Amino acid sequence: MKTAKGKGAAKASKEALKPTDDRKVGKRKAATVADKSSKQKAKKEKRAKKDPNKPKRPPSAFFVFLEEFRKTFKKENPNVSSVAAVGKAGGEKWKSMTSAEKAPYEAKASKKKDEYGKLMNAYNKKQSAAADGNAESDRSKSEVNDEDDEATGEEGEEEEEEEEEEEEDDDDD
DNA sequence: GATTTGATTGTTGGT
DNA sequence: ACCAACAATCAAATC
Repeated sequence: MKTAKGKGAAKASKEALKPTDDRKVGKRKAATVADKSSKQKAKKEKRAKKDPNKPKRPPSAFFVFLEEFRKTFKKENPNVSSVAAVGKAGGEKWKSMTSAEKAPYEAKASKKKDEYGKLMNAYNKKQSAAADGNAESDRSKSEVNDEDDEATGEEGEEEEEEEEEEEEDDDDD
């Protein structure tokens, strides 16, 4: 099952979403993707630069399951070390599993998502604080610290020096 | 880079 | 200006 690679055609039918009447918001196709349909979306904005402390996306339920599945698969197939093989086998089994079996994985993924939200919260604060009150270092620090509640009890002290430069790195083709 | 699926983010169009 | 919906990118593991 290829699911159309997910790149060119995404998940395909996403129907079931019924707006009020017939919103048909549109066939806006893609964001002027026409150019680099293969990679990236458009030459518009490149979503963020290199963020030093940007929290990575939490693993989805499937990934959580995969993590465990990898061990199992490798155990039964020590000869196969290809990630592709595990991916296929994992995906196949994943679909074979029922919601009940996926439940624990989803639950874990949900928790990861929760932590991710907290991390993003702190991350956003830093971004705002760094961009806004950068002039006064001590002052901005205090503000950030103040706003930083015991969300996750993070003890990481990240110093944000002046870091405001918009670099537009365009991938070379 | 190959592969898996899910999720989050980003962009755009419409109201 | 905000919401809704779609489209694309990204998350890891190993050779």
